[in-house]
Amino acid sequence: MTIAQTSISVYLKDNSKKEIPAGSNGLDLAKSISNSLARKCVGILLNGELKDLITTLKNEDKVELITQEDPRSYEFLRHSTAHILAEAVQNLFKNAKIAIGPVIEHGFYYDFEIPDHKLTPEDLLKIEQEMQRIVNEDQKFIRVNIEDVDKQLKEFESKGEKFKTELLQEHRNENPTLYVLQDKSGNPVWDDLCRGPHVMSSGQIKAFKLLSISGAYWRADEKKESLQRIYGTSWWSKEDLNAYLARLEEAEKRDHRKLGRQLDFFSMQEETGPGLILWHPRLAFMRSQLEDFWKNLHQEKGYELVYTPHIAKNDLWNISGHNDFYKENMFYMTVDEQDYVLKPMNCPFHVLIFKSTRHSYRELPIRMAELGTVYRYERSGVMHGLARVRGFTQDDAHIFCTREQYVNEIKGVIALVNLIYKTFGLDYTAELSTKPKDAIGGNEIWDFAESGLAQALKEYGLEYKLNPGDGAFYGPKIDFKLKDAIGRIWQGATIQLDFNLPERFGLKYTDKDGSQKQPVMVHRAIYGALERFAAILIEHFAGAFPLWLCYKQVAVLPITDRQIEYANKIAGLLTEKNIRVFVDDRAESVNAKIRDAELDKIPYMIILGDKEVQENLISVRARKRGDLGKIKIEDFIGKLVQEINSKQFQ
RNA sequence: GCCGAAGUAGCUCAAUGGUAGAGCAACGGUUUUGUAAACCGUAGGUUGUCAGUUCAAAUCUGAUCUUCGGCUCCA
Repeated sequence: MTIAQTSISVYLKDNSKKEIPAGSNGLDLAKSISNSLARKCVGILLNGELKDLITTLKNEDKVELITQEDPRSYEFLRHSTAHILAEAVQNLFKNAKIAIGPVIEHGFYYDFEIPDHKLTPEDLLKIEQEMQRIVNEDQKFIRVNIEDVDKQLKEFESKGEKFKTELLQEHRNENPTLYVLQDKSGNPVWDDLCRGPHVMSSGQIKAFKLLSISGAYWRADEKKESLQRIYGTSWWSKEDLNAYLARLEEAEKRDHRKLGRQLDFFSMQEETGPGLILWHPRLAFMRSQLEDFWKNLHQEKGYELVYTPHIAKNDLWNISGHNDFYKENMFYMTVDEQDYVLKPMNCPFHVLIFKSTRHSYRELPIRMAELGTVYRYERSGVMHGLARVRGFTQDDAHIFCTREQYVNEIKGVIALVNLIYKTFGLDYTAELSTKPKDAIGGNEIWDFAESGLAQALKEYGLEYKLNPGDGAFYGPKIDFKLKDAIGRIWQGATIQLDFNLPERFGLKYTDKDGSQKQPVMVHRAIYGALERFAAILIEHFAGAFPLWLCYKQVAVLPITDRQIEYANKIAGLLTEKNIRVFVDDRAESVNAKIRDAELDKIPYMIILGDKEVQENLISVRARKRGDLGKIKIEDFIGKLVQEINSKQFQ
């Protein structure tokens, strides 16, 4: 084409066509629609890729304008804030070398090598100030194509930027770009090898905060350089930032380790060793409720409960293959010159139970369930309260079934997962992980297994995310992610197919035609681990459990000593109905008793003064909700029993 | 395991080389109280552990254990 086009047309989000002058960029496009839109725009999605707002558009491009309301806009903001952080650090620490600075959920980080300085929290304040100075200077982000890679490599090398050198070397054939920050007079003040995208200038960064410092490795490889990482967060407004910081604070208040101490739920002590939990009575009671609920449900759903030992001879783990692929996670011991292993999983035992008799197709499916306590060696830095430990109890079950039964069994498990999570008011999402590179088993069996899982999800009507290549080497899986009351995501249930153990143990059943066939084996856990599930529930409910899980359900608070006798009588009536009640007959004011009961997260208080004794009534106060007025004890018991039986939660 | 920080009474925290303190909790007493903290008193510590430097160590050094923030991994 010899005649220059004077206008081009692009397709907008709704697929409508928009004509704009040739040479226009995203910002021009936004302005052509409305000025207020242009002000809110931070970038564009150009043919499916996030790009700078000032990227020049071409004829027939598909363009979606990204405004500050769009969650994808944070990509621009946070990535740009990370650059400002890196510039600030290099301004303050001349020997600092920059590594990478990606966007993460709710924020960003940047890794540095600073040979002559260890960053402290005080440094963060100084760095924030320097960042603010850069923001106030309103430096421009300029995208520059690296035309001469070798020249740029020399440039990085001369500055000692070895990480950037390595990265550029690696991406030299991918049209690498540099982002240069310019001051008001157009002088370059800082640059970083970066694919973008970025906001137009540092002045757009309105609200940020540096949160923490930690260690990291270059390329997450502990053999490589160890780096200092700075985490931060960044938002479009101070209000958003403050709301986020408030959420962090709320999460901190709910931290199960903190509540665990405050409410006397559990402890870990130096004498027991790391990652080993002592369950104190209050949490132990809650656990026993979870266990009873679980056992009853499973028996109802056709599972059979089994018990298996905590240790087994090495031979078992040779057959199962754990000694090959799980060795570094197992605890070993020698007894009578025999090697024993503390079990890291329950499955080999369940397989042995299956194998102990011959099975006909008529007996299948066999669903074997156990609250099995297992021990896994975790590296010393990874333990975290109840959520990551070395000894834990899985709500484990294994289903042995035929290929024909398989989809239906998976559906049954999904339904059970749903039922259990809904009982606690937990939302969840599902993810399907498929065949990894180092998988065992042929394509035929993987296809069968994967399509079966997908079919079960579909037939059950559950949306799921696909994680290609993320399955275990022995089979595909469905993972459930839990979302708690303040929106945090936890690893929840898992359903895994296993082609490995049936093969290794030579599992068989006799089919209709008399032939020997290998059963399909499914592993599944719904709570996951009781320890971690307890942690989730503590944080989900902020320590204030639903009534059926409460060790202390009711506190009876006589106002003076005159009501103690009546209080004991009332408590007796509750105890008769298996309600867990405690009389607070201390010589304290009723206000103090109420305060203590509230802090103790006891759901109901019964307050008894002379009036109640006279009228033969009780005054009820609910945790958080306050005074509920006077009622008859029988009526109150009825309400409690109903609330307990329905497993009601607020 | 690695990088970094921390460990003082049951809990939350103070004490920067010179006799280890407070609040809450506990215990004793007084008070008999109406919907989130009555008052007085008593007791509680080999400062995680072990070694070292020093006339003297909670404080400085080293080792070790544990915890916390990350890396990595997973239930």
